Amino acid sequence: MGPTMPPSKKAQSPSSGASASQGMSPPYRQGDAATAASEAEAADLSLSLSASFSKAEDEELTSLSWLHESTDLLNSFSHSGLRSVSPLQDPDGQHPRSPSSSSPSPDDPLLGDAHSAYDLAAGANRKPPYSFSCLIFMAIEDAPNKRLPVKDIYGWILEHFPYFANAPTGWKNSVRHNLSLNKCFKKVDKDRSQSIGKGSLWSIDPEYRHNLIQALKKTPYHPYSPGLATPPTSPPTLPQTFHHSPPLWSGSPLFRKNGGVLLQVPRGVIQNGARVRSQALFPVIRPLPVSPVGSRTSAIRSSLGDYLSRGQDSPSRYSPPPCSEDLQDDHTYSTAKSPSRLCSSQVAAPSSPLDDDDIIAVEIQSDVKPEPREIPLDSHVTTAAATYISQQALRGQRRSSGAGAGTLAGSSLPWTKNRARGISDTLPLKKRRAAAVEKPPESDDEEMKEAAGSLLHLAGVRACLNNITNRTAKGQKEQKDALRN
DNA sequence: CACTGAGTAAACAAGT
DNA sequence: GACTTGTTTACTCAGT
Repeated sequence: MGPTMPPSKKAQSPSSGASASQGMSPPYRQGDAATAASEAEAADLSLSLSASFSKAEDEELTSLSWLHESTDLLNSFSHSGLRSVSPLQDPDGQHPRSPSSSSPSPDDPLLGDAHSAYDLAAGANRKPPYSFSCLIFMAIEDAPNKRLPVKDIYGWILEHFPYFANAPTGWKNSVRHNLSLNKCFKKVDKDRSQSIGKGSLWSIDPEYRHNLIQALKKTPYHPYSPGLATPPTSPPTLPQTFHHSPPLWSGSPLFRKNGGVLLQVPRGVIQNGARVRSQALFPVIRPLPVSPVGSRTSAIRSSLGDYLSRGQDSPSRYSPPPCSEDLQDDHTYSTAKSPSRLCSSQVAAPSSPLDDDDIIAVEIQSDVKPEPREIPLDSHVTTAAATYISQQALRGQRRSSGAGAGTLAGSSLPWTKNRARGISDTLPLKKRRAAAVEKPPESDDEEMKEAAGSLLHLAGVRACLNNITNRTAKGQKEQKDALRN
């Protein structure tokens, strides 16, 4: 221990961390595995979803049970060529595309990009899409006693992520740096009966465990994560997704349990979803948030069941949940990086949810300026998805109106030991909210938002760039007229 | 432009 | 003395 270590380092109150956990993972992309999914399969998504949710809920995937469920989940990942788009970390350099990857098809640039990103042979050369905090967290969580010495943390990382075997040794320094810096990790008094040599055992601070779980969950890891389908010409800025879901990439146990259907999205979905995201209309295509929380899966299933029971011909009857003021309060892993967030209290859908362009209009009625948008959707789960979309837009509006910088809306890693700040510093959103309006409880709302988001993701967000841009103004006018009538 | 998160490098001290 | 562990600082970069 350094002589200059401030005594407050380990003794800092974790209060701030409980309220404003941070986004930890830079945007990452990963390879595409489900390349051959058919449209017909996508059509069955909703049905499969229902079963998936049932399974998830029945199994009550609490906490990181999904992580423990199968270590080959991580192995699959580490060998699957999932790649980072972080210019700093991606061994490919600043361009997210691997030089070894094949060029995207001219006819299908987005999918081609997705395909090329998936390099099964490059796993050991790809940095895992987890921050060191997440890696450490997973390592410790994977330990029987939930505590590990640094050496074993190294070993776990090396075991599961061969990338580090050949990586510069600095990553160990980074691990130690994270352990020391991150309040989520705390040293455990070494049991003298244990001869682990020098050093301490590291464990997860229970008070921050949730933060780490959230950070881990939000890591976009599966082939349809936002970063994946980024067209080569799109800017490198990838809005961060905040998933409250276990990894549903191809190695995910949950994925396998459901025959892989969860990730099987038609090609068009990928393409257009990315297109939408590149337009900052759909900042994210969220992985299916099969949440560890049973209530959340219930909410998802409920919303889906609602839709299924109504049929596709009446999506407009779907009653979206009341919008929330801010999603960032409850789960601090906000999607603050998402450029557009919406909160809708009403979703107006066309009589036919699947018109030629699969476009629906979303109208936002909230305390913020309505911003009707035409949301291209791929499938019939349009209303729930539209709800999510609108919520995203509202978020964006709120964010733009308040606390500046993006990730986590200015909250600054409250779990970071020597960066802990006061509440006023870590919760700018709360401050804004307090200054704005009192808001209703949003726990249930959160569930529904995530449900909507997952439905959106699973349905596959199909966006037509031109349609969006060209129809926005028109849609606004039409919706205003409709309201008047 | 300022701020933040994350990664990295480096220095240093202490323990083994 | 070499190595490991732990802490801290400083810096860069991406994103907003």
